[in-house]
Amino acid sequence: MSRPDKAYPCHEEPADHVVEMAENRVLSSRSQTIADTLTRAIIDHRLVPGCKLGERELSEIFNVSRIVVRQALIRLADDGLAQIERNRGAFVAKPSMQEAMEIYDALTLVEQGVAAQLSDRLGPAGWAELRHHVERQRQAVAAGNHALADVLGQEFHTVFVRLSRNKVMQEIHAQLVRRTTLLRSLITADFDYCNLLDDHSRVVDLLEKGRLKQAMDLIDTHHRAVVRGYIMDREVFPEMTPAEALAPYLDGKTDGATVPVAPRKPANPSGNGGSTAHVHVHLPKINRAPTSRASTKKTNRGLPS
Amino acid sequence: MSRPDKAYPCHEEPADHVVEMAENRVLSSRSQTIADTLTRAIIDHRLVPGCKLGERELSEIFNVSRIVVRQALIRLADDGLAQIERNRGAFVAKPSMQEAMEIYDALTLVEQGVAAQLSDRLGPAGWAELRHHVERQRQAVAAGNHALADVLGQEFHTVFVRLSRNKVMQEIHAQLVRRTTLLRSLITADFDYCNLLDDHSRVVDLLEKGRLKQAMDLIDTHHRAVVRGYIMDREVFPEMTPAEALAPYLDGKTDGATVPVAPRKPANPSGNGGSTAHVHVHLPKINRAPTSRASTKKTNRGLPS
DNA sequence: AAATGTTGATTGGTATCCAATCTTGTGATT
DNA sequence: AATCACAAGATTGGATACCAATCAACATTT
Repeated sequence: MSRPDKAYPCHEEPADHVVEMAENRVLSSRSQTIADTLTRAIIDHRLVPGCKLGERELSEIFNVSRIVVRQALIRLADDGLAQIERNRGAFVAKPSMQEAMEIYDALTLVEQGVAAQLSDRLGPAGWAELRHHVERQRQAVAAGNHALADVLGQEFHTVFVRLSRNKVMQEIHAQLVRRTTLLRSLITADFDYCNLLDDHSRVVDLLEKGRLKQAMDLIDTHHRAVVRGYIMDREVFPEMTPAEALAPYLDGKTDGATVPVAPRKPANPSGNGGSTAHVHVHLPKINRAPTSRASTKKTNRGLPS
Repeated sequence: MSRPDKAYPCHEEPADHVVEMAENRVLSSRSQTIADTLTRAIIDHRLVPGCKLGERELSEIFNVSRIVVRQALIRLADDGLAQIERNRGAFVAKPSMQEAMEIYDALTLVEQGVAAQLSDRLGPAGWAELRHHVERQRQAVAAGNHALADVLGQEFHTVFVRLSRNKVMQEIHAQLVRRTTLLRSLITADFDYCNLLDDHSRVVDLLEKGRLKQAMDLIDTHHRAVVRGYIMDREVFPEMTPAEALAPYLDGKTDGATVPVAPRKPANPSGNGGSTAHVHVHLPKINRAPTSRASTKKTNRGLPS
């Protein structure tokens, strides 16, 4: 064992697989796929906070074994999107107001840091990309396309961070964004998009002029404005079973890598209209299918009022 | 069953378990414990990058089933400490130089953001705590206690982030610190501690005076100085089997005498010239003497955990 | 009616088995 | 002899069945 050449099974390759790992923290297949699908469903607000994610139920939905589901749930919990209680099961996370503020503070913090780095390092092409993005959102707002404006408003922050050219940071930021998206299931978003859009534009202006401190203050107030529009005391009621909520993502083959951002189902056989590309939870009331075998029993978990 | 209040299982509890979750995102027991142990072993450099983490082998070491080990490995991979290749297995991550720089950049970014927030919000007690910590490290350096100085130098960053009072951010930062610790298995740390200590002190000074931009620049150059001292082309050879590496962390039995971290003789093989001199692992000060119980019970205070 | 067992359901975990894939070693071919 | 191809072994990913612990709801008793 003291031989340096064959001391112990040591996997070594120069830089090939390292690169591909840097691109994506990929690993297995199914548990990751299922975790991605559940993440998608959560940030699409089809699975609302507090909703129980039973292992058996999910394993039947996805047609996999319970163990694969559990591995996926572990991922979700590590991402802060689910919460696992010992011997009780997994639930979609229901962050407290305190945690919501921490998430937004972390987001503020990250974007302030990105701003600081960009103010030093970003080249003209980067500034142009930011301005272009702001312009696109402005046009969407002008056209009255609220949905698109909303998506672009989110995307601005992602583009902003991507310009740091740091995949590690992008992953951290993406995780925070997912958690903020989860928060929207619990809050009433009621703020002025034009104000936020102006903020984006002004941040770019300030940064390009080197007025870093002011830009960072604006980022802070920007996020504070978002949080201020939030009210956490809203009660959310799951209106669908997980099976129904996840149905749009299971087109035939579970092999499909990742469902696109807008789960548009052109040929959805079952009625279930109105599920396309919804960002907010205004799902139609669904008459409970009497076919669900255990729906009568497992459904009733205390939800007062 | 059409009652809206009992629509579907919705887990709800006011705020109790939320708090405990924020404090501790732990879930099961064994897979988390094993993931923690592996993490500990990796950041202690007992498991070096590239080392294979076979499921069967680990399951025998920990006396658990393979599935539990796999769940732990998934956690490690999500944390960036391991790398899973399909049908090939898990290995301790071997970050590329590119990724190393990204990790340090992310760390810089986070700490710059923290600095920005602290410069606005931190009270006198917070500044005092920072100064006290710097002073402790200064005394350690003066006393020639390099090991303690190193630990304190690490800890400064953790304390710094903790003052933001944001658990989400703390967790992100802790993860980044773990990954930087992993990097030390691949690099030769060869920098001047006094300089870094001065940096800490000056950052506190600048921040308290409101000179945010300068403080952030200093944070940047601070981390760049650390990275500059790094050389990634070193080859690391596992000198222990995972069983040997993990033995000190297993319950009860601690044959402390037989497992020092760097048992490899500095008998630098004269062959090999100097090109890719795979000098033996000159572990910096972290190599504390494996006093029996101290190493058994995870000394979570020593390094950010 | 309140307190207290009892039972069912769900999770955490183990063992065993199987399929797919990767590695390795041997053998045939040029 | 060197190289290529193929087969055997090993390892991972996953499925299934099973057991123990725990929690929740129900039923019983005082």
